Amino acid sequence: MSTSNPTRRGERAPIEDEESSAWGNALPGLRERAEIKRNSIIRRAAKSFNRAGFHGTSMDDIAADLGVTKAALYRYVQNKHDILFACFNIGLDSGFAHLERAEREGSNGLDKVRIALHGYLKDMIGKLGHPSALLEENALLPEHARLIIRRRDIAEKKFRAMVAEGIGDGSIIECDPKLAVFSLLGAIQWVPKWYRDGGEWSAEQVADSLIAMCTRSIAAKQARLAATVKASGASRQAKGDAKQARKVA
Amino acid sequence: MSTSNPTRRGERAPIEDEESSAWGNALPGLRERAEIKRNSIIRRAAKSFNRAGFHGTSMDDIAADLGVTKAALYRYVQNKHDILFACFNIGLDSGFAHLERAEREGSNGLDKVRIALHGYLKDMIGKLGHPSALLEENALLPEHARLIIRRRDIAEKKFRAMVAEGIGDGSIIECDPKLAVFSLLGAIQWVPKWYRDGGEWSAEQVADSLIAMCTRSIAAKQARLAATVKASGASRQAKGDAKQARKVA
DNA sequence: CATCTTGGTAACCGCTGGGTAACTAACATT
DNA sequence: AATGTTAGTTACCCAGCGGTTACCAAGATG
Repeated sequence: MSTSNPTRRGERAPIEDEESSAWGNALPGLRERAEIKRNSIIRRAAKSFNRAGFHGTSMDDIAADLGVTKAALYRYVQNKHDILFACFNIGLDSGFAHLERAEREGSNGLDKVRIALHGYLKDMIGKLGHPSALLEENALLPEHARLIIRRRDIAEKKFRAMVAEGIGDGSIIECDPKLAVFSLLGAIQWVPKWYRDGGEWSAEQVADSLIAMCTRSIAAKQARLAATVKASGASRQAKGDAKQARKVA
Repeated sequence: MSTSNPTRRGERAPIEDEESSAWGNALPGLRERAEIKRNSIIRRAAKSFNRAGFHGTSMDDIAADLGVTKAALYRYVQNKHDILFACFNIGLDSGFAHLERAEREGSNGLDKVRIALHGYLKDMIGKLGHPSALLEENALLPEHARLIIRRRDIAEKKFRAMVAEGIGDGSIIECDPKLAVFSLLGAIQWVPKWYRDGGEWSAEQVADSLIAMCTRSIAAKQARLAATVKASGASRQAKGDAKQARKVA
């Protein structure tokens, strides 16, 4: 597929990571090279999972996507469920990282929520190439599911605590934190369904605008939306607080 | 499954619709009885599709769910894709119905958006038993996909027009309608993932609270949220407009 | 050059799942 | 009672998929 000539028996077609296509240059160590390939498998698989679903994506599909045969994948992943498990963990890792950063950097409840959401979303559609697929938890093996669900519950609880904190400090409106978190995460998790890589908006733009809109749904004091995307009417002066404007791309 | 004794050859185990379990009473006509069974198949299938995904749900699963064998299903549906196609169309029908109602009844852009979203969501988690599954459009047959995508695009366009109208009449904040619609629909489509039928909240409560929160993300003038769900702190008097309070369960 | 390791390929296996064909019990009609 | 229709069942076919095994080419190493 990736090479033009037809594949003769035994001919090698190395797994290429499109982003680090020149993986031969740096010549990293043995262990690391394997890790890179494993990651590129997972990332590609995640993309397919998001489109066609876990069960709708075959190992052959993933392999063909990488210009390689199915059997080659099994040098880097144990099995199909291993891939899915990894997807979930990557997503959760990102989530936790940004939750903790938000905890440190946020000035109040709302600000923390905003930071966490923004960081997570940017990871998903940006550098990680939306490997979220935090949908389809039912496809997980029971043993994996237990671990994932536990981590996810912890994350959601932290998230809810931030909302509660915001309600306490007056930055977030009176509401049910649980429902609020569901609502916010819904808008986020939906993004991979409509976001296209080379499309109309950059990852940064989408993250900024969407998060602004989302947080607005629970903010106590309302700012006008920063005009990051298609600033049509543009520019009556904002009379709300100016905090929103900090991260315009 | 549904009957206690083991199935002997030829023994009949009629497809029972749990809601209209006494379908034998009313004795509707031939055509209608078949239609009822077809619908109950589709609704059950939709539930499974939402949990396990289209490819993760087998015809055997659906049949077993109804206490019947796989082959029996094929009297009422052409094939598996027929079921999925029906799911999408039911969801879209609901969407269009509420969009049109909103167009008639809404007093301004924001109000129309609110009415449409609320009606749609209530259908999804209420009487229709979330047959949405408007995720997984990739599982559709190409021929079906064309039709569905076209309808969905029309619906989205109508929706966007409402948002634009709201921006024009001052009820909705300056924003990109396309992005706004994506954000709103995300929160809605996500609901089947966490909503449980016998759970903490009623369908009505969820619909009310969630829609209130969602519309708040784009509303120009902010109301406090009506205290439909877990009104913890409850009741400082609302100083915003009171329109929000009309539909408290 | 002989050999080991690495990273692939082709071919195959067993099972699952969509869909069909042959058959049969219950009911309706005459 | 004889017959046709309806609504199921059992048994089967076959393609596709997850996963494995035997094999092979290229580079590193001695």
